[in-house]
Amino acid sequence: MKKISPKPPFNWEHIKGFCESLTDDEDSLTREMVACIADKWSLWTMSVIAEYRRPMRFSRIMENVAVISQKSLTKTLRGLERDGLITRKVFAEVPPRVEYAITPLGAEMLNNVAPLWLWVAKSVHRFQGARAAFDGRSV
Amino acid sequence: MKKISPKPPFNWEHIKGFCESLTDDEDSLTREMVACIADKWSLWTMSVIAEYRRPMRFSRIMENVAVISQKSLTKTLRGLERDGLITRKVFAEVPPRVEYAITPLGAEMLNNVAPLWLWVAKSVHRFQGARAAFDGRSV
DNA sequence: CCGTATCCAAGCCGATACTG
DNA sequence: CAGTATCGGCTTGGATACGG
Repeated sequence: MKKISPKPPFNWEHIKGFCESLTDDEDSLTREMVACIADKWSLWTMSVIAEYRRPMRFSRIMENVAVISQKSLTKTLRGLERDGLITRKVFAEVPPRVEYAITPLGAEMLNNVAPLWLWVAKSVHRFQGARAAFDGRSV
Repeated sequence: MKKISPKPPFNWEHIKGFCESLTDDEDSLTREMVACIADKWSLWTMSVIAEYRRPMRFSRIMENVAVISQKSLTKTLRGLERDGLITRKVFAEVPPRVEYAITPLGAEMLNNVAPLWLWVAKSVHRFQGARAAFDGRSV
């Protein structure tokens, strides 16, 4: 696969061309993985695990992902494990112990999301302004 | 073995620091805008309008965003307009005409999403592999 | 042509209770 | 400790009908 310039200009035509070379299945999975990024809990959970820098137990993750419910955390973790973004290791002990860790693929994903997130965060005032203008119009 | 980006401009710690300088409102809006990226229709609709390169009518957008329903398209367009990503211009004609166009902010957003999307698309086989391995384990 | 209004089915998510 | 099972409220999105 050809290398692309690491800086702009990334343009939409380029990516579109590449995506059209994917099969329907591949394209579908691509969308699904992008959707995962905006999932309510997935990215947050991943970053918590990644920052911990060592295997992290279920209960400790739960403490750090604010108000997530046990059910949602379980579901989120299973999804991340399935997609190879984290690992899950069960220890046959009493009481049970389960440890989660970020994978290289997961870390790579975080690194690829970071610039976008940063851009959005830095643009937040423009979005606020747009909303204020929009809401103001209908008064 | 694929090489991992040698942590150029961005790392997760950096973004985290920046985000913590945001107010709760700003942080909340940031998350909302990131979520918009993974919305089922938003990004697709934006790219269709952006590629058209000139004002685009409602019905033409609908033709190009595959099987979207009228209701969902209306809702998506309103959201994008509210956030300043597209413009909406109504012409007082019979029959009515409404034209949509991408804004500079919207174009910027597409350019910032492109690298991430491309990375996901190029990594799609690794995700497929992870899923195959995961599903295979439970057989 | 470009919507809005209404109904309905599916799915998410939290709360709670229970298990190995 | 780390889940699973179940229920119920809430949101989402398609289908349809209708309005300006």
